[in-house]
Amino acid sequence: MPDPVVVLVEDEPQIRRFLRATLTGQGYRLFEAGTGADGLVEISSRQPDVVIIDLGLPDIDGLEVIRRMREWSDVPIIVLSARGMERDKVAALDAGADDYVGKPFSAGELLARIRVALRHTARASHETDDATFKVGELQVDLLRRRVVLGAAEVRLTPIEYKLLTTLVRHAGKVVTHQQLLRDVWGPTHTEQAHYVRVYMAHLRHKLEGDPARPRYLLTEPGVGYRLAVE
Amino acid sequence: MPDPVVVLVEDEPQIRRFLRATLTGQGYRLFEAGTGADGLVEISSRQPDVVIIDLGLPDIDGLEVIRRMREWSDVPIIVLSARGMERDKVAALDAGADDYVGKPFSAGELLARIRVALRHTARASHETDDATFKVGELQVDLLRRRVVLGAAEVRLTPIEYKLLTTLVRHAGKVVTHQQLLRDVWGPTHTEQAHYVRVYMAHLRHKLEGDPARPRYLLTEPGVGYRLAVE
DNA sequence: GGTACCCGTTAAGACGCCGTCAAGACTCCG
DNA sequence: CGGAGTCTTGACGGCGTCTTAACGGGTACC
Repeated sequence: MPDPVVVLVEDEPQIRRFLRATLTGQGYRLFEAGTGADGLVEISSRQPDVVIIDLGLPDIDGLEVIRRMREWSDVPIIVLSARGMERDKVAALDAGADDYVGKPFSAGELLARIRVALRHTARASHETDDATFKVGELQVDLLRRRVVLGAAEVRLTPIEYKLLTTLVRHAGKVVTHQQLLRDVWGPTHTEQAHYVRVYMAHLRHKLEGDPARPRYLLTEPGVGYRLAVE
Repeated sequence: MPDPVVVLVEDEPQIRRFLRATLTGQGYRLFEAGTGADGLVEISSRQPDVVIIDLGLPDIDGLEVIRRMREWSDVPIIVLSARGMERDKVAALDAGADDYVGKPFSAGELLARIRVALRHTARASHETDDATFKVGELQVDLLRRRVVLGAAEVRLTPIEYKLLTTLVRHAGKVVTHQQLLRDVWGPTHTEQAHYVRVYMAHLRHKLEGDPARPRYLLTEPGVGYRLAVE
């Protein structure tokens, strides 16, 4: 995952310096705007993962910026404000903000609330994308727990499936016998290396056209196995 | 849209009275628990739209309740706490909470933050939720609580219906025995895998033309069950 | 060329899971 | 208070899966 992008809309130079140091130090890519108008431009062009906005801007009122933003974007908005009155908070949250942090604020809390916002978008995008692995005729759908070879679905037993997904999660790289035994059978069975051989035979029988000349499930002699990536 | 359901986990009677008045006055359906253990039971059985939880509970630590909840639910969690230290906030938010309101709190702000949480779930469910599920001859209308097979309506008992809707909500994906037991019978019955088998037989008897060769309610040996999507 | 090791294959028995039936306990309603 | 419907719990047979063992082939090293 690339570094999350944050747009900060804030006019006070002190706070901008402080947040610039804090956020870039945490690995965020930061873009800044000093006015509401600039903020809207930045947000629409940068497509950030989170927006942090001060309510007291020199040009447009912060609430108005939020409302306009909500006409075309669902990006999480965290409001940063010196106005601590209840009606300010309610107004901001009802205008479309997702969170409200009063000034003075602590860096740790703000960072935690940013993580919450990122979690939300991660979850939202997680549901739509399908987490399927493909190579040649073979497809492994981790979300639906389905394995398809060509056009036909392949039925796998729990251990066969676990073994295959362990390889999928490290596709292209070698996975050692010990690692496979630990992930599939648990940490108490790390000596029975022949388990892996037996089930690798089962898997090849179900997935490989010619089990003697495997195309997907490759042996790395003396080390373990590897799932081909192309 | 029916009234949103809120579960409140709080041991102080004063605050419970106050929130009961506030929330029911706003049209929320409120269910309360005084301990963390009761809270987990309430949440899994009521399937609320929002959870409000106090960190200082008499039995389990509030953070632990949040962590356990996050193993099987994505419901928005708003923490209500007298502890106002930064590290408390960060710990709660990183444990899986979505918001943190310090005591003493204002009713207006809490209500606004509840609205934010509801907005999130509304947006998330907007994409997937069709309210009626169809596959082959089978139709499940979640809003009207009706199940139709071909032309005839099928009468289901509460547990049968709950079991079916749990599968419907994950249609196409495998639902594990544990997940079914937790959603239908509550988190205290996650060992009796037997229940699921008995009721799956009942459901098949009512929904499948040939219960021995199920078309909709498919078994995933060793894992759980899956509702066919096509 | 022998030997030891690693790998692949096959088969058989043990075991656990699944589906089914049925009896008793419970709840809700008349 | 009685009855119908529903839920819980137990027992059992069948079948698929897992475990385990034995054997044969390949390969590297002595």
